[in-house]
Amino acid sequence: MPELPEVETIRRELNAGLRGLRVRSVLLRRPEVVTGTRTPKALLRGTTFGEPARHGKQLALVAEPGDESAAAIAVHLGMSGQLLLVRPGEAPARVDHVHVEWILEDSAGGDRGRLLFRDPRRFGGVWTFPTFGALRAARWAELGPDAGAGPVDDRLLEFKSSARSVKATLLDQAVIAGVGNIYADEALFEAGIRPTRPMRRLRPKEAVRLSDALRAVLDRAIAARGSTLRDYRTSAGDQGGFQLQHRVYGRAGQPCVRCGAPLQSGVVGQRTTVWCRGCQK
DNA sequence: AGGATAGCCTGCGGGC
DNA sequence: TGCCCGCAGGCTATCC
Repeated sequence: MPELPEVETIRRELNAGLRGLRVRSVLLRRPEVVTGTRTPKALLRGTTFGEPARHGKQLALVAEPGDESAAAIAVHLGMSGQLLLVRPGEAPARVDHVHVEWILEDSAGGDRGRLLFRDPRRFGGVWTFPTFGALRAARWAELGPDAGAGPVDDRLLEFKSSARSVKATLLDQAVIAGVGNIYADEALFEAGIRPTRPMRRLRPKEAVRLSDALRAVLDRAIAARGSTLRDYRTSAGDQGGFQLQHRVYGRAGQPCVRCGAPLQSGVVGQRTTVWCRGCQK
């Protein structure tokens, strides 16, 4: 499920494999996945890819030179979205649910394969903008600070009078961008904080612990190239490896890795949540 | 303010 | 074997 580590993994791979390639043409197979102008030009036909950008779970494919005035599109992977880089002459693993294809060429006009946006459940999508600056102003301005960009304890303490649970707060992209159900549960376990705890009961020391835990979990997940539960693949089509390191997510009823007691599960912030009653206070 | 609910959509696994 | 049902996850909208 693409959260920050999965999207960052894809961003890095696209930076290595897509940057410098030019869009020869665009095939829009299912137009309704695109919001905004749906012309080939708005979908970057004729431009050369620069370094992709990311904020939280959102990715921006930016044309050279990559500044605020460069052409850009936003891609959100939602639940099941994939951005797959297919080499010339290669066949993608699957061709169903491919909604957009960018046909790629090098500066000499040689075939460099395709980039595919595939999204079976269609919770994701593509948004077109005149410029990267407009994209940031329209789509990223409402997001909180990126969870991977720096400490978030000060940000969390802004909610010190809130009755909302710490889990629901972590999942709110306007508070902190990039955390989803997996990494919220993993970070809360690592920090020893119960997901149901109201924000107003979070002590400053615990906010620091949670910020540190979040950073540590996200770093380890990026190093493992994300978590593949079902749909997530890197742009090379590979699975991530961090699912093997999950301590609580998906482990309801199994023994806590720290104390051995069976892990508790319930619904917190409208999401299935797993925690240890003994280790998380 | 924020909790609850529904909706979007597909695929999978459990139960029968 | 096959059908039905529930559920998974990210996000938005609506109602209370």
